[in-house]
Amino acid sequence: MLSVEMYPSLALGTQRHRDCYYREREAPPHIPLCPAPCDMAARALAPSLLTPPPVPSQPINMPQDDIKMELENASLWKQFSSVGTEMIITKKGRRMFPQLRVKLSGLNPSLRYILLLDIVPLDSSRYRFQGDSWQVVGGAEARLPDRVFIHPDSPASGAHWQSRTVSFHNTKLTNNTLDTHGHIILHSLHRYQPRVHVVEARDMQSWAGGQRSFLFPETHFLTVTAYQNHKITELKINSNPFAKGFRQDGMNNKRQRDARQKRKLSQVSNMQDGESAASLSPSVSCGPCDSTQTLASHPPELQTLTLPSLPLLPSPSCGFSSNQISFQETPLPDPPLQLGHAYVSSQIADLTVDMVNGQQDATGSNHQPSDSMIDRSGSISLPPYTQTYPDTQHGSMSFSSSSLPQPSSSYPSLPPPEHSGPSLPHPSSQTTPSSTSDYPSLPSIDYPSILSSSPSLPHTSTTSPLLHQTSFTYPPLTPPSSTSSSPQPLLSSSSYHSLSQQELTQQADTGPPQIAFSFPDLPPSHPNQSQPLQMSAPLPSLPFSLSGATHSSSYPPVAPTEMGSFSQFPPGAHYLPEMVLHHPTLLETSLSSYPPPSSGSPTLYPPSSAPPALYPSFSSYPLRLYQDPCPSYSLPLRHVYRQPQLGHTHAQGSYLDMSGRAMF
DNA sequence: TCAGCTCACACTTTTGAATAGC
DNA sequence: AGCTATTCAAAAGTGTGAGCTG
Repeated sequence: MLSVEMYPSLALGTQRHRDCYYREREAPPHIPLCPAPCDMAARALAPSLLTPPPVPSQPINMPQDDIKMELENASLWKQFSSVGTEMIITKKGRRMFPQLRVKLSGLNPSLRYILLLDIVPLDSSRYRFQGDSWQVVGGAEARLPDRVFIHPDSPASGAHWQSRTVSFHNTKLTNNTLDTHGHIILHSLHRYQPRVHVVEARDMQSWAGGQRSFLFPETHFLTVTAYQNHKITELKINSNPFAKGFRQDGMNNKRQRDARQKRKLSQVSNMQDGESAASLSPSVSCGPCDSTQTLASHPPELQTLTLPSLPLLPSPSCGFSSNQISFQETPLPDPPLQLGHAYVSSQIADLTVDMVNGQQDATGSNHQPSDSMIDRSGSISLPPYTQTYPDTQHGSMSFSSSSLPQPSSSYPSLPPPEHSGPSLPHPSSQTTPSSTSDYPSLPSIDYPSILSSSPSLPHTSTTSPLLHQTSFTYPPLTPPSSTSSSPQPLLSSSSYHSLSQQELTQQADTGPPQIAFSFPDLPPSHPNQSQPLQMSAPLPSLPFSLSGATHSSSYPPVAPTEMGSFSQFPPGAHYLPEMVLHHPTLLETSLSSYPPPSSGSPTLYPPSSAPPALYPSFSSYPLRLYQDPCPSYSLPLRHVYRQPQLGHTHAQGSYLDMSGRAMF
């Protein structure tokens, strides 16, 4: 059985800049604008729990630098993004549409990788559709437990991933905080950004490879329980085959529905009048004729509403059809994959993340559950949740096309929190001014990331030349090479802007621009950055990480390392504790090897001096996933419930769920 | 009163088992 | 007997709109 330890900080979003998602090696001065939950948690923790995880003695192999990911249906996403993508979330779970389908390249065909999808908040605001635009109406609700969708093919060889389109179409979104199906839990009327993570399983014996994380700004969306923008509805109806019935020529369009309703009413009326159904007027009862009639009678302008320019949806068999040979069907030996406490069945369908009740993590930190009863089935008993997120938000910020917030010029000059509102990624506006109109309702987002100038920068976008993918590459285990010999700055929005455009210029002759951001594993600790990060840079975060197996006897022993960890939050935390990244090696690397910022550059963490922590360290739980080749190990519920400590306040407790479902 | 949510509904596609044909 | 193609029903995925809730 393979083992991979995973750092579940995939979903570090806006709040995570508030949360202390870094365990600091030191206790640098830190002046948070407001006491972060993790701050309080950290203060309440025993010092022993704050010890940074040990650095593995073995060197961490570098991931490939040339891993590229392309959003296959980028044009469709862009269409939706230009209007303001809305995703329906339901209690039972709703699929995403457009689907998140990517193509990978640059992987080592012989190595194994796992792919994960998580969805992180874009900001800490709640929205309402007023007029024709989305407006901020308050602060975000408490962060929900993060769940990560592990692609069911995982782990698969690089050749496998590259040979097909990788689709996360089976990912379901729900607003049911008690969901037991492993769907990704989101808040309604909040903005989110999906991210895809590629984790390298270097070989059968070591999972100490790196990982890359990618996000495509055009894939952000607003969660709704019912569509607010009719334009989105039209796009969905005309793009989604399942909604074909609602198209102008469909049997379920409004005209047909009205006709049916009229017939029904007529039938009821006739029945009440003692008339037989056979006496119904033919003009009322001929359904199919209505359709034909409707089509023929449609004025041209109505028929054009079907958006003929929409790209054809690829056939379901494209890349991820069930008839394709799954990686699991290949006679590859089963490497022990240990990804925290999730059980990944060999049947690719069941991933169960389990959490050992407060068991020791690799570092020996013992986290005992304090006040919850958790079993594998997901039943828990936790103290009631009380939301305490302050409604500090900006009452009427709109990111409609007419009121796009302008990106701040630099971190020091970033607006105060009340201006932190919508900050959507705006690739086109930041890369090609001519395409700005494609995102009329999307404010730009500030990526406080390091612009990677390493050779690994993605630079191709074969599917959508107008799409400027922004790839966040997390694990720069070595300092990213700088073409300008200057350190990689933590970009402010303006930096993002200018550099993007610069890259555009530089790449104008070489191909479609594609901006890659490398996420240094640096804590957002710069005091001057803390607020801007909170306000305008919600996305960057640290990915989970992997390390060598620690429990399988068939593999060389690896120094115990604390891997994934759960932050602990005190009662009243603004956000629930989430997956927190603690990758000692990356942390070490980032702290020690990252180039210092050049003067005048946007703030960057100096490498030599321990970066001032934005948040104090905090305790965490380890998370492990196990791959079990025995199908019987597959469990219907695949959750990890984080043990609440220090009186965690969520009704469910704070938990992490990582699940996988069969998609092929 | 109203915004937001839930649910039933009709329609569609997808999936898989059953059947027929070679 | 074995394989392939076709058919059919069930399951699942859609948006809609009425009704419910806080």
